[in-house]
Amino acid sequence: MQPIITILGPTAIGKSRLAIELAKRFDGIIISADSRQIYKNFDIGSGKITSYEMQEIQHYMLDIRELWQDYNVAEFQKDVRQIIKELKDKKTLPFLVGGTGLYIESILYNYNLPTIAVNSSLRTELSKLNKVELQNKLLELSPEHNLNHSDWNNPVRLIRAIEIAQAKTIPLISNQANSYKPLLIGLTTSLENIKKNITTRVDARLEQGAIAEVENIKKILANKLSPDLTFQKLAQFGLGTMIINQYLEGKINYEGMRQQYIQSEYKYARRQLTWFRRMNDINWFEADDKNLIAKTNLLIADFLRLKS
RNA sequence: GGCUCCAUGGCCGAGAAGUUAGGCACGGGUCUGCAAAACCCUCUACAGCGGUGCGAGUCCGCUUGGAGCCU
Repeated sequence: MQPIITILGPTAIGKSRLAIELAKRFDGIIISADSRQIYKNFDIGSGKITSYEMQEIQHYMLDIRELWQDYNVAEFQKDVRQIIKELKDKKTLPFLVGGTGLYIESILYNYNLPTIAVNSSLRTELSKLNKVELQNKLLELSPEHNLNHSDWNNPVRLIRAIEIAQAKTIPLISNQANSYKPLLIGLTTSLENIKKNITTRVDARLEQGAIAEVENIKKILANKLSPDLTFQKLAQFGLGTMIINQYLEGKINYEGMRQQYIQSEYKYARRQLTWFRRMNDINWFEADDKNLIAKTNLLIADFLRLKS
């Protein structure tokens, strides 16, 4: 079975740095599991590492889409499976590194995603309906839907459920069971440290030109999309982008923008932790541990020996 | 020294006698094709003391703290 090392954790905790060090030691390559870093021209804001920082380690799943294009889990799953498949004979060790829990699980837990693809015209139509209308429509099409209380109130999930129900065909499952043997390494630290790291990182981003980057993103999007879609797309790149945009439009001052940016990143980190908490096969490490590299190195060595 | 106004939970903010406003933040959670998204749950406060009411953030008095005006 193909071993695959996963490094996950909340934002700004040092996943990339650790991944590079370990990849160097194990003849590895890095597959990014980050839903934003797939976009070109969104570098500073998404925390993408520079080619200098990559230190010759091959990276995949970065810059694979233009800003105006869409992407989703199903595509991610397909793309990553393909990458790993092609590696197999090369004897290299893949490191799946990132903070997008859904994307990571889709690979490691072998998600069986329905074959029903996104129907954008249907989505546009459904997005005009309010929550109750969506709920009624779903009940009509699929009386015994399995949405939980939280999702039942979530327009995004309701629309997807309707999309599946609407397809009428029996949702075939694309079950190409992969045969990966995963090892999960999780990086964590106290909430205070996370907050501190995020503050440092946000300040660094602002210094490196995060604001100019958002201006550029707006320009690129506006060139390709309608004003409406441009705004929608901009929102998709995360709160940080929206907050900087508000600053650019003069709606908030610099310090207010900075504070909100930090706060939104922190909230994101909390949500990531909530997600990872339920994955119970993670080997957790303290991010500040001086022996982090040695310890994880040992864990991987044992894991690989065990595997063969 | 005199007069006037204000004082609500971490923050913003409604409420002028009779359920718990609400928003944001914090904390917890959901998650199988937008996931840095979207959604769910949770936090019961009225500056202090006394009084009048069956009943007081809501009326009266005093105290404390803040804002303004006057000599």
